[in-house]
This record gives sequence, structure tokens and C-alpha cells, in this order.
Amino acid sequence: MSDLPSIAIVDANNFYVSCERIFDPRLEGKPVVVLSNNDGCVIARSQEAKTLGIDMASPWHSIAAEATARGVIARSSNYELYGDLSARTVELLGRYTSSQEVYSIDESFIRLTGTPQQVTAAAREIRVATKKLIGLPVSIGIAPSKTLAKLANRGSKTAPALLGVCNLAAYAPAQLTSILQSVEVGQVWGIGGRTAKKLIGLGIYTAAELRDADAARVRRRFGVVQERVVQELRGNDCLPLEEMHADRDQIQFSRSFATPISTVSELKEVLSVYTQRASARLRQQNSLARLMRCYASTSPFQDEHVTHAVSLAFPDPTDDPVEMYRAAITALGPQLQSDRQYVRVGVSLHEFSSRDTHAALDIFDTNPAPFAAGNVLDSITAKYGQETLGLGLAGFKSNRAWTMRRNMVSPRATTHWDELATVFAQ
DNA sequence: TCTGGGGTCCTAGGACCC
DNA sequence: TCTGGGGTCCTAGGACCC
Repeated sequence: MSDLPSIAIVDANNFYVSCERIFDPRLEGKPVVVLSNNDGCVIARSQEAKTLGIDMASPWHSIAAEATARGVIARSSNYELYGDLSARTVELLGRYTSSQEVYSIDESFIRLTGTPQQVTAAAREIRVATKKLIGLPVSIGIAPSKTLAKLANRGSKTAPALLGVCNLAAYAPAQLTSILQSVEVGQVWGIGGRTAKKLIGLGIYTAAELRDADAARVRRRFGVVQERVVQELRGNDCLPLEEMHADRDQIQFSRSFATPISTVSELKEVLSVYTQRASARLRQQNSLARLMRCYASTSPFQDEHVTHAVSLAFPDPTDDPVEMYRAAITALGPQLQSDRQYVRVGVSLHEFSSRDTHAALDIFDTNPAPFAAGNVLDSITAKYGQETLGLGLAGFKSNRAWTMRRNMVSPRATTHWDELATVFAQ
């Protein structure tokens, strides 16, 4: 038994559903699902909903009638609420570790040090604290590598006797092997459906068989990513914790519409809003973008699915929403065909540089500094809300046909005074 | 009527250069 | 008959993740 640092993954159970339940306890014990933007697909399910056989990613429109008849309660996604509860969880975990990698909205890798018994005890404490102080149930998997920690995390959920904490250090090598033998290769973190299929073709069915495969052969066949998985399954830590959440390398803003669009004037409205949202995220991380991509697509579920995509480089890296909007509409506008029904538009920004670095190098710039519309927008929307102010059409509050459908959304109970939860005494 | 959104990393292949 | 070879940069697309 070692005294080495362990990697723990702390993962909130059915995160979005658990968030909804914190502020609406009537949902406790009931089958609940949370829907994607536009109330499209199921993206989170309570245990009760899973037991009823509701699949992940089922289109809600095709199962709504039967599901509701069987008592399933649906909620539109409320990312403002989930994001806030996620941030609180990250802060809480920070009290238990010096290194944390925030891996997704509902998962963090943290480093824990001590004997296996001490590490397991710390994990149990974390579990109690997140439930008591935030209201979220979490499961924790612990191992020498991230991939094994993810595997342990699955175990912590499937074996009730573990009480939500699974530390692989507690098992002897033979036990560990039999655990890995019980895991299908496609369930391993980093092995997706395509690769799993090919591995099975080679006679590798389980995590144990992948661990014991010839690493060099796996690399030749599948690449370095999969070779790392093999190493990680052997307990060799190849994926370091990335503590500082680095700035993004790309930023995208895309949405499907409740009602399709087909005219350039509607496209202008959409691009006006999307370039402002994307550039706001860019300014938030103090970056400038050199490249922008924009696309408009018809429905992939109809015949003749088309996507018009344009890729354009700015003469100078920019974070200016006006410049982005003009470039986007100039490039994408002419591609639009009026007889088509576009259901989705996206804007993405790439090739970032730091705003500070760029300003320092920009000594030969002969253009006068443009009106800093972006910064003004940011400071006002930060204070008064996203919908307060926008350039052009984004400034109007009126409901446009193409905005998202969100018919079953819960209050933003932790971030808006007028949406606080109400407590009734019995 | 109705099918999400936002990321990362890696690789293949084209363009270009000497 | 016979059409270099190697390097870099760039981009699109694949695969995966939550």
C-alpha cells in the first residue's frame, strides 16, 4: 500500500436533475428529465427516469406523450442555475485540495494525498459536505491515473455498498484485474464507439484486455491518444492535472431555432446577436481572434441537408463585434438560398492572441482607435443583464420567431433576486 | 410541428517552398 | 516508360468528451 498522491474525480450525480431538485423538492423521488436547448433532447435523467427506460439524447417531441403519461417531469435547461451551483462546488472542493482541474460543469479532478485509508476518508468527508452545504449528491472515484479514476467513479455508482466512494488502491492486483475484466472496452474513458468497434474486431473486448495489449501496436493502429489510454489503465499517469483553467483556444456560439429562417434579413438578426455573444466571451478572456467561421445549416433530419460555411481571416486580430458582424454577413449573406429552411446558425472564433501583447506590438498602426463598442457593451450588460443592451437588432427585447424554445424552465434561484425560491411553512 | 451545444486533440492531405 | 524529396504551414474533418 502506497502513500503516493491519488487522483480523485468528483462527479455530481445526474447533475442537472439534482440542481433542479435543490430548489424544487417535489421532484425528489420522481422521474425527472432535463432537456437540451430548444427543449430538443433529453440530456439529464434522474435515476427513476433511467429505470423507466428513458434514453439519453431521446428527442423529447417523440417521447413526451408517453413519458408524461408515465409520470416523467421535464424541465428546460437552466444553465445560469447550473453554472452557479457548479462554481460553488469548485470553491468547496478547493478547501480539500491544493490542485483541482475543473473538467466539466459537473466534474473535477482533485489530488488527494495520504494512505489509501486517509484518502478514502477525505473523499467521504467531501461527499457529506457537498450534500450538506450545496445540496448536491456526488460520487468519487480514486486511482493513480485519471482513466482509472473515471473507471472507479463508475464503480462508485453501480455498487451501493461503496456508499459513493471507490478507491482502487483498496484492491489487490488480482481483484483489480477482475474489475477491469468486468468493464467493456467501450466504457473506458477515451474509447468511443468507433474505436471500440475496431478493438473488438481485434479481439479486445474488455478494459483488462486493452490494458494488457501491445502498446506499440495500439499506437500504430489507433494513434497516441489510445496508446495513452493503455498506459493509464496500467496505472501510469500520462494525463497531468491541468489546474489553471487555460483560456479557450476556440469560442463558438451556435443555436438551433424554434422556427427556421430563410431570409437575409433574419440572418442579419441572428448574426448580429451571435457575433456579439461570441465576441463578449472573447473579451472576457482578454483575447483577439484572427479567424472566424460562420455557417448556416438546414435540418439534418430533412432530405437535402445543406450547410453553407465560410471561413474568414481578419486583417488584424480583433474582438470588435461590429467588425465581426459586418464580415460575417458579407461572407455568409450571399450564400443563403431563399427557398431553404435554415434551422441552425453558428459563429466560431479561432487563432487567438492576447490583447495586451498585440497592443504592445501594434506601434505602426496608423488607424485611429475605433470606438470601443465591445467594452461599453460588456460593462453595461454585466451590471444590468444580458438582455439590457445590444447593437442593432440584439438590442430589442421583442421575441423573435427564431429564438429558442424553453417552455419548462425553472427560476434562476441563486443569481436573480426576483427569482429566489419561496419557502412555505407547513 | 418537434432531433443540443461547446469544447479538445490529433491526423491526413493540400499548398507551397527550396 | 521513366515526373524528386523533404520540410513547413494550414485547414478540414474525425474522434472523443461532457
